[in-house]
Amino acid sequence: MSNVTIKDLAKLSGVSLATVSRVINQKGYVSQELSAKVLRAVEETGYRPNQAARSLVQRRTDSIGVIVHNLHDPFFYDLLRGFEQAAAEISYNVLFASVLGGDTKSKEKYLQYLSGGVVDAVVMYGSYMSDEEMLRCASPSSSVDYMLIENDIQGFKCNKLLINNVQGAYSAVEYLMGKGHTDIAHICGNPNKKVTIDRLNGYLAAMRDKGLEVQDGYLQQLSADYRNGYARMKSLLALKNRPTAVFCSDDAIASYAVRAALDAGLRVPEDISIMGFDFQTNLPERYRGPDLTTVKQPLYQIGFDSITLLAGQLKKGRFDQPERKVYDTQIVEQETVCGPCR
Amino acid sequence: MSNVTIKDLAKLSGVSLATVSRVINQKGYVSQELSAKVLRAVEETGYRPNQAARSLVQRRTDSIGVIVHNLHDPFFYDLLRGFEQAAAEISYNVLFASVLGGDTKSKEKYLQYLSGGVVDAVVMYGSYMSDEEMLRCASPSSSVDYMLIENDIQGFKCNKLLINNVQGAYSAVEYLMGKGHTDIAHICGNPNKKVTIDRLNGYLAAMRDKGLEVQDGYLQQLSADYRNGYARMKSLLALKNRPTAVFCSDDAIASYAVRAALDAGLRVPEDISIMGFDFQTNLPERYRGPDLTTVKQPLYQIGFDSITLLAGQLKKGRFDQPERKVYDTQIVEQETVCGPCR
DNA sequence: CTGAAAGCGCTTACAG
DNA sequence: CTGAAAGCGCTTACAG
Repeated sequence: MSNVTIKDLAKLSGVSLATVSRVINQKGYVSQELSAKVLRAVEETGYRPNQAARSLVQRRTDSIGVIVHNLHDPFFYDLLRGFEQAAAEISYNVLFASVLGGDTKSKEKYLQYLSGGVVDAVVMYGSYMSDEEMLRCASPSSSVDYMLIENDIQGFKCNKLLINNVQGAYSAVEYLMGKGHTDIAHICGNPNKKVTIDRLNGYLAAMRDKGLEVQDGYLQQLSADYRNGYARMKSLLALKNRPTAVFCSDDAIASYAVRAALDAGLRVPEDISIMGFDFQTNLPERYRGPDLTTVKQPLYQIGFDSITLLAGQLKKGRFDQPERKVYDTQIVEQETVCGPCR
Repeated sequence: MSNVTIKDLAKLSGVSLATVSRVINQKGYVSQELSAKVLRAVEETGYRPNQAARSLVQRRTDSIGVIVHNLHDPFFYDLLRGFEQAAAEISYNVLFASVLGGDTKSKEKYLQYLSGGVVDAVVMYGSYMSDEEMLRCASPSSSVDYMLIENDIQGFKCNKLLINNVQGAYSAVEYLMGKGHTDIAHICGNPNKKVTIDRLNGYLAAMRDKGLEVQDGYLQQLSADYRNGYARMKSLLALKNRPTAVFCSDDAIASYAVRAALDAGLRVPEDISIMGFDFQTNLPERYRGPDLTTVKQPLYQIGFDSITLLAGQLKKGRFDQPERKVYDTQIVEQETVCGPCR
């Protein structure tokens, strides 16, 4: 209500604006006496500094913004834990913005808003092609430090945290082959995301390298969202040359593939093996099937590192050499893969 | 990098600062000619307005902040969907701040930061006693519009969205009685939260009204977090006068109570009935038991309404009459309750 | 140790 | 329709 300013404090305590500022920010030397007077005035008035004025002159906000799609998506569980843990360990404020459905207009709005001096650095999660233009548009005028996760925009110089998707997918298929599978299908995700392409290529490379053929109908492309994994699996099951193993582009898809197999009266993994990717802690929509054998990416670590690295750069002042880190993946053996039973 | 300002634009296009401002904000009349010049300069320089300067003079940020504990907690699934959907439908920016572990210092930091002119309104979720002092401390100096969810701080005038917890718990116990249960225990949650107290009182009132005794050991108090529901359930199962039904303070606790019962070799609900509260879509830690019979609170709606109501108030300008809404609950019959089998 | 003054980048009456 | 000027609330050299 009152909207007290340092001017009021100065008048009330009989000192200059500069002194008030010094006391409030605890920088510069102020005598005990004046300091006490100012502090009393702060107490009396309930004064709180205006952040806008402060960041306007200081050209920094001590805050970091994080932009993700669909904050509610259980996929973000581990990533969020990482962001939050890192946030708790630094003095910067961390603010999250969620772009529902990945709507481009909305994402652009948030990116430009945050880049306009609302935060000192921005983390963007996701492998979205459309981010490139957005960033080229928003970044030149701002002095914000960017951190891209899972999005290696060529020629755009900023911090990047990536995982080795091709290698991860390759190793998954190798793992299935090691169990004796040769009829291995793939349900790939949204083909407009780099991750999807990379994982698809990992699958294809492994098949090729081992001299295995990608049989008719073995490549299923998801439409809409991961729930469509159910229908894609149904299609695979209807094939004459039904695969004995299916590698899915991510765990959410895999969880729906398992549902489809179980609903079709098959046992998983005895009748059909299914692999995912991510090692996502909370699967969507109360998945109750067997725990997915999958390729783990270090989501918690990535979340944690993104914030921690940015905080370090901000503290240092100039961020001339952006970080670029590629994380390795790892097979997690759980309950949805075994050898083929035919 | 460049940090272009309207001054640069004015110089570049040969007009005044005021005109530049008018063009950029599309308010006031500007001739086609000058407008085009300015727009060209914006294009050339990649100019983006400085939000800090803008909000300093306008005394508004067109943003709403949301403070919750542990954004990663699956409990927030529906609430977040509500927040996000509402955010997508309004022009305000919605920024989320997460207080890991509910740390009071950290929460205070975010509250004061946001209240200091970073946003125009703040939503706070949770039934935390400590919020009262925090709010009394942060609010007087700011002109931020507050919205409390599940926290009816007496004498603190602001928007409030509440649910009828006493009534909800009462109806749950009544429901169990309707199924023929008389030996009904209660696992209550964190006793420092109002919700817990209310739900406990609903349980006690229903027991009293129906002339049922709360038998020895039937009141179990959770320690630490919901995972302790497992141990509390074990305690109940060890009683000579083992209850035939257990009403839990929330679904997360109930999910652990079910685990404990199943692990003890009991069938749920045939051997013991268990009820929760919330109708939480995603249960923690890959819960695979039967779907919980529970008391639904309209989490999505509450999330949606909180943002929508604030946006409406902000648009109107003055928010003199705070909203206060109490939502009703509703029994959701699922798989964890049946009649007693003894 | 303290204060007067300039300035951060923008918007907004106020004249014209 | 356009511009000069004041001012939002704060911090920061610069003198003293």
